[in-house]
Amino acid sequence: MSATIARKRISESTIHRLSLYYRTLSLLEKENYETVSSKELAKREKLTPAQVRKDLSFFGSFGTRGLGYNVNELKLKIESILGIDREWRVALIGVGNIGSALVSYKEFARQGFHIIKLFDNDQRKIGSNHKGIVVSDIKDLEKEVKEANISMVILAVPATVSQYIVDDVVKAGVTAILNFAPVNLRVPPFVHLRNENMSMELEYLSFAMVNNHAPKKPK
Amino acid sequence: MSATIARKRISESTIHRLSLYYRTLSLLEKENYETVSSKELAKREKLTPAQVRKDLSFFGSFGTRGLGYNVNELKLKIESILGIDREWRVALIGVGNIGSALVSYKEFARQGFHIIKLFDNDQRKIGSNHKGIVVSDIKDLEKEVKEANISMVILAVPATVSQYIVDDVVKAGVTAILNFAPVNLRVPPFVHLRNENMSMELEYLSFAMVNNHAPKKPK
DNA sequence: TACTTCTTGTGAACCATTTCACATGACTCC
DNA sequence: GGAGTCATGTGAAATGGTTCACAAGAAGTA
Repeated sequence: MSATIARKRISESTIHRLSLYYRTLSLLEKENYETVSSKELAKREKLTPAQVRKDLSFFGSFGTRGLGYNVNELKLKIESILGIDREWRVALIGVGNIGSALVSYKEFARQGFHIIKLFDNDQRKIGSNHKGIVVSDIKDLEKEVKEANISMVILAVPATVSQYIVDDVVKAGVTAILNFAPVNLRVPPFVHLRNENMSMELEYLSFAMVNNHAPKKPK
Repeated sequence: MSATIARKRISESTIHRLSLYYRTLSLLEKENYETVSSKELAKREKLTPAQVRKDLSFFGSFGTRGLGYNVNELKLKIESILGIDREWRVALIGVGNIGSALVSYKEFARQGFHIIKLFDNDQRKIGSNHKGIVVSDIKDLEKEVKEANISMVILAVPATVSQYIVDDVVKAGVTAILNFAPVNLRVPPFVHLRNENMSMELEYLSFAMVNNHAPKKPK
C-alpha cells in the first residue's frame, strides 16, 4: 500500500536510473503501451535487462513472469519510490541567467517540483514578476520560507556569495538544496545537498574527444 | 611534453573528479597556495587522499614525496588531460529559456568552451542578437557549422524535436553533443553524446528526503 | 650523515556494482 | 492439460572502483 522502505543502502546510480525509467515509462504510457519488459526498457536506456530487474528488485517485485511490467503500475511505483508522487514546494534563490531559465523550466513542475517563491538580493529585481511570482528580498528568506512551507531550495546565485546564502537557507530550516554554483558548499550533516555542475559534462566531452575515448561502451 | 595518453580505460567518476580538482586548484591558485597535498585536496572535495592520488596516478606522477603537488603545475596537467587547454568552438542550438541562459553562462568560456554560433528555427528569434551573437536559421546549420569550424554542440531544444535536430547536427559532422532535453537520443557510435538532466538531482533529493537516506556517507 | 617528518605512488585487499544463469511462474496454443 | 515460450527475480560469479598500507623519496634538523 505505502512505499516500500528500502533498508539496504541504495546506490546513487540506481536512483538515477530510476529517474530514467520513470521518464521512459511516461513516454511508453503516452504511446499506449500496456506492458514493457526489462529487455525493452533496457534497450531504450542502453542498459542490460539484468540491470533493470536488479534495480527494481531493491524495492519489491513489480513484474509478472512471462509478461513484463505493467507500464502504468510501474510508473506509479517509481513515483512513490522517488517521492515525486507529491507536490514539493520549492524556492528558487537568485533570479539571474540560470535562475530565470529555471523558473520557466516546465520539466520541474511536471515531476512535482513547484517553484512558488523567488528570492534575490538585487533591489532592481526585488518586486519584479517572473511567471506570476514576485521576487522577494533575500532578507525575508527565513520568514517567507516558513510561511510558505518550503521544503526544497534551488540555489542559482554567484559562487562568491553562495556559502553565505546556503547558511541562511539552512538557518531557515530547509534540508534539501540543489546548488548550481560551481563551488563546494558546507552544510550540516542532516542537510541534503546536491550539485548541478553544467561544465562537468562539457569537460567530459572534451576529455573524450582528446583521448579518443570510445563514446559508448560496446554493446 | 605532450599530454599523457591514457591507455587503461578511465572511469567516468575519475574524469568527473578531475573536473572538481581542477576547479579547486584554480581557487587554491587564487589564494596563493604554492603546493597542495592529496590530503588537503581530498578534504575540500570530501574524498579520501588515496582516491585523489589514485585518480592522478592514472595519468602520471605529478607530485613530490613529502611535499605534495605544485598547484599551478597540477592545474596545467589536468587542463591538458581534460582537453580544456585549448579553445573549443561551440554552437548552441535552441535559444529558448535554457539556451539563452547558457549563452550568458560565463563558466563555460572560463574553461575554454566558447559559444560562437546560435541557431533556432523560430523566425522571430532568427536574426536577433544574444550577447553579440546573431541567431542563425537552423536550416543553415551544416553550412555554418563547417564554415565556423565548430566541434561541439549544445542542444537546448524541446524534447519533441531534438532527435531531428541531433540527426542534422551529426550530418554536419559534429562529434560531441551536450543535450539538455529530457530524452534518449540516438547517435552513431562515433559521436560523443552526454545528457544534462536537471530534474535528476531534484529527484535524488526527493528520494533522499522521503527515504531518510543519510545525506552523506559518513567519513 | 643519521634521524625525523611528511607525503607520494602503487600493488594488494576490500567492497560495491553489474552481469550471468537458472529456477520459477504466467500465458498460449494445440 | 501438456508442451513450448517468454520474462521475472535472485543467488552467485565476475567485474570494476575504492581504500589500505607501506616502501621510497624529499626536506629539515642537528
